Amino acid sequence: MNAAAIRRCLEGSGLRCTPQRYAVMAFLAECNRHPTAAEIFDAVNRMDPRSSRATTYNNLRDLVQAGLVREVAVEGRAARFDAKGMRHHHFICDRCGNVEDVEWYDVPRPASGTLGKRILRECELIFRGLCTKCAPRHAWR
Amino acid sequence: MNAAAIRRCLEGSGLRCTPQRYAVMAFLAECNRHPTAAEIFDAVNRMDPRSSRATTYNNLRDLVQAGLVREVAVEGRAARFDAKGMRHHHFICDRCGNVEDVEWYDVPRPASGTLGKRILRECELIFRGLCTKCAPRHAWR
DNA sequence: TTTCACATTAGAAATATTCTAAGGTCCTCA
DNA sequence: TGAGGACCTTAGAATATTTCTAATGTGAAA
Repeated sequence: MNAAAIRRCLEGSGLRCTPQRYAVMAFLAECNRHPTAAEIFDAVNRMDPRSSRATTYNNLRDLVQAGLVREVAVEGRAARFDAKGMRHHHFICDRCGNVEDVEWYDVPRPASGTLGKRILRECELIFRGLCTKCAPRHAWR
Repeated sequence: MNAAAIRRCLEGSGLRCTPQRYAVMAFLAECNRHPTAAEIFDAVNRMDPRSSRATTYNNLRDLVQAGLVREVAVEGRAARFDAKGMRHHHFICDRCGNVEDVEWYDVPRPASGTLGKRILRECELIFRGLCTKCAPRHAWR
């Protein structure tokens, strides 16, 4: 996602394209891990040491609300974030806790009646097991 | 899950069945919401006002590690917990954030190659949308 | 140039979770 | 029966994460 696209995203959502917001979006766009707010702040702060932790938190909240960034549903102490690029599922390692992207595929919708009167918007998969670093070699098949 | 079953679970996992652990397990077994650690502590503390917040946190961590309790993968500030009863999926409301159980059904495994060399243990679904309280009435179909 | 709405800042405050040292509990063993 | 030891709890301190607040900054529009 290049600079112009980031700007269009932000302004299309009614948010100003400030240097601080741009830095958060740019970092998330090229980060294929799922960083915590502290990691995002550290990265943004290295680029501009005057930037404030509160601004990074404020911007993350605004970007999530605007639908430009998504908070990843993982366990653990700190929230983790993901750029809203291509849709994908997640794989969470039982041992090291690492969260990895898995390419999207549509999941069959549940039988009618299962969700009752709820309105379904999205159906995300969370895979759990051992990642390639933690899986014993001989177990692969 | 009755008292004897709770005791068997705990001792089968190498953990003593202390009154504090029993209280956490009993609360989660009959709680069909997904309480935070603070909510669990409040409930346990109402039953025994001497019980300590650190004990509840310690016990939750131990119970999760022993596989008797699961931390629910949700966004937001505080961790939420679930008794490891029948397997189920979760529905998270976009508007109110409520987390509800959805009956389990097996999800088709991803195409071979999608997960590479990872070892899959479980595949959980997270549904998102509007819960029955937040969905407009006319939208139901 | 002024105004105004939105944004940032720095540090305080609140919330959530973990740490620590001391003491408690309960079972085993002599 | 009492000692010992492993595990557990406690209370408050400490740390980590997130939000709040009042003051200031920014930039586009008038």
